[in-house]
Amino acid sequence: MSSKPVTPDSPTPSFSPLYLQIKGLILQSLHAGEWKPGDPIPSEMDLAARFHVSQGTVRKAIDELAAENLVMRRQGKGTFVATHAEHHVQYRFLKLVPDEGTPDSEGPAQRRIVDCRRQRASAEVARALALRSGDPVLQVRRVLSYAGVPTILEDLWLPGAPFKGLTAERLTQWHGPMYALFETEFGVRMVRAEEKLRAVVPDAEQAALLDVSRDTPLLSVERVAHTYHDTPMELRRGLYRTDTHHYRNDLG
Amino acid sequence: MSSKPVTPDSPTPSFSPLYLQIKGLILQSLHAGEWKPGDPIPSEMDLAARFHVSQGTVRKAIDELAAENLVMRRQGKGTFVATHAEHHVQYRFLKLVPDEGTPDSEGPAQRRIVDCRRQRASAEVARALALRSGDPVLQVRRVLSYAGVPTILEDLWLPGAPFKGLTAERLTQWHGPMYALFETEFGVRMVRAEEKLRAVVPDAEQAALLDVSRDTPLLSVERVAHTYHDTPMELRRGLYRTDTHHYRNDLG
DNA sequence: TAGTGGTCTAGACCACATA
DNA sequence: ATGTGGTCTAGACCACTAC
Repeated sequence: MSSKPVTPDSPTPSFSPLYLQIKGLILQSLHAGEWKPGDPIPSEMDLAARFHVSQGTVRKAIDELAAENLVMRRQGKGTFVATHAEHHVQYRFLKLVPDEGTPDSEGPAQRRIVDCRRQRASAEVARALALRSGDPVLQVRRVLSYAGVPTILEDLWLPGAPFKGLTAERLTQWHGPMYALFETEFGVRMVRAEEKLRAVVPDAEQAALLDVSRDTPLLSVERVAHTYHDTPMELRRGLYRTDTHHYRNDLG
Repeated sequence: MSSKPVTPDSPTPSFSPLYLQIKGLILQSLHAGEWKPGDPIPSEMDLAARFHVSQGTVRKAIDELAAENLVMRRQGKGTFVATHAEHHVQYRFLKLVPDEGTPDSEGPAQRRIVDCRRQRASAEVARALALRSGDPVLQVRRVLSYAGVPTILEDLWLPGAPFKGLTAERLTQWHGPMYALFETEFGVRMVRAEEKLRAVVPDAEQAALLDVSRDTPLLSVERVAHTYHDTPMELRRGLYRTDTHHYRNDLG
């Protein structure tokens, strides 16, 4: 190599291996939208030349990104920006599966938008989305049904700015994972999420929407979904009926 | 290298890269108990010599084992067989955390063995544990409390043979994760588990043990834990109170 | 045929732990 | 000082895909 790698052997305050620095640079390009979801990123050789490191170092950086589901490798073809629209990984974040039969990878058979309105963030919503109280947010309520049976009631809060232009119509017309809509229409890619689960009983309105009695125990799933750099971009509260379905979790 | 690697370039029916074959061999040694939980496995150089491959190939095999939490690397010291007794990863499989305060890594403050008996496997238990109906199993029921509040009611079923000699006394006297007891006393290391979560209401006995009313919604967690080679070794049904705690899950 | 990612090797050097 | 795992490189060859 004629030129030095990204960081010369200068005394860095906090040491970071080369491949992690490369990973960070690739992450930046992903975040900046240099390559769109579904697109191929440059080949390992190209990236190696661009960053003035060896192909093996780029490989290790991409290995980690692939392990975190940020990119997807396909032998002989290239490395691609991961997307929620991929048939392979559709509904990655939905862990409710039917007790019997196939895992139902097609997703909910029927969706109904109950409500969709712009409003100001409550203190609680603001905290979850790293906004200030009163900032504009979009609230959505919808019901998902399997085989005609209402099974999931979801309330969503989205920050207003990135999702400007999202309406009930857009949501109704869209078929496929909502996170795929966010990617293609708003450039927001959800990368990671954390959920808090509780057993609860519904209030009157919730019970009516799910067609259950008020003493039916339901699974409450509160999710905060993040885009790149751990920026929270969605708060979602789900109420799941678990009489015919269950929440499946694998512990490694 | 003077001698050939594990498998010569013969036409294998199903192709498997060298490092995966090495991984399989290391797995076999782990399963056979050649190295006990907490012990160091041979160095990468030693394993490379033993299997007649390069150190880099061994490294890739160990990388995968480390990613699956089967071994743990410690720079400068060596690679160690993972264990549930490690302070660092204690209670890996327990995802119930308090709503407020620290994640409480110390585990439940108080445990009480309610019942512990040998009996014959029902059809359902037999199916989960890959036994035959009527095979001997050990059933345990216990209550875990935080700050004096009964929070978790657990029913466990264990295959009789591997756990011969396990009694209520042994369980009561043991302090620390139950899975650590299984490792040190019975040589059974739990490697992976899958859980099915539902919202339920307790029966009279369950309600009494958890000190809640019969209409309190509870989180039901049915877990099947596996040892090496995906052999199921435990069926566990937990009932979690979620008024002060919640089940935390991270989606990658 | 050419280009991609996947495997395997060999050697150098770094960071960390222990004696 | 020695041995461990961690990083980085360079080059060879294999497997898959597309043209």
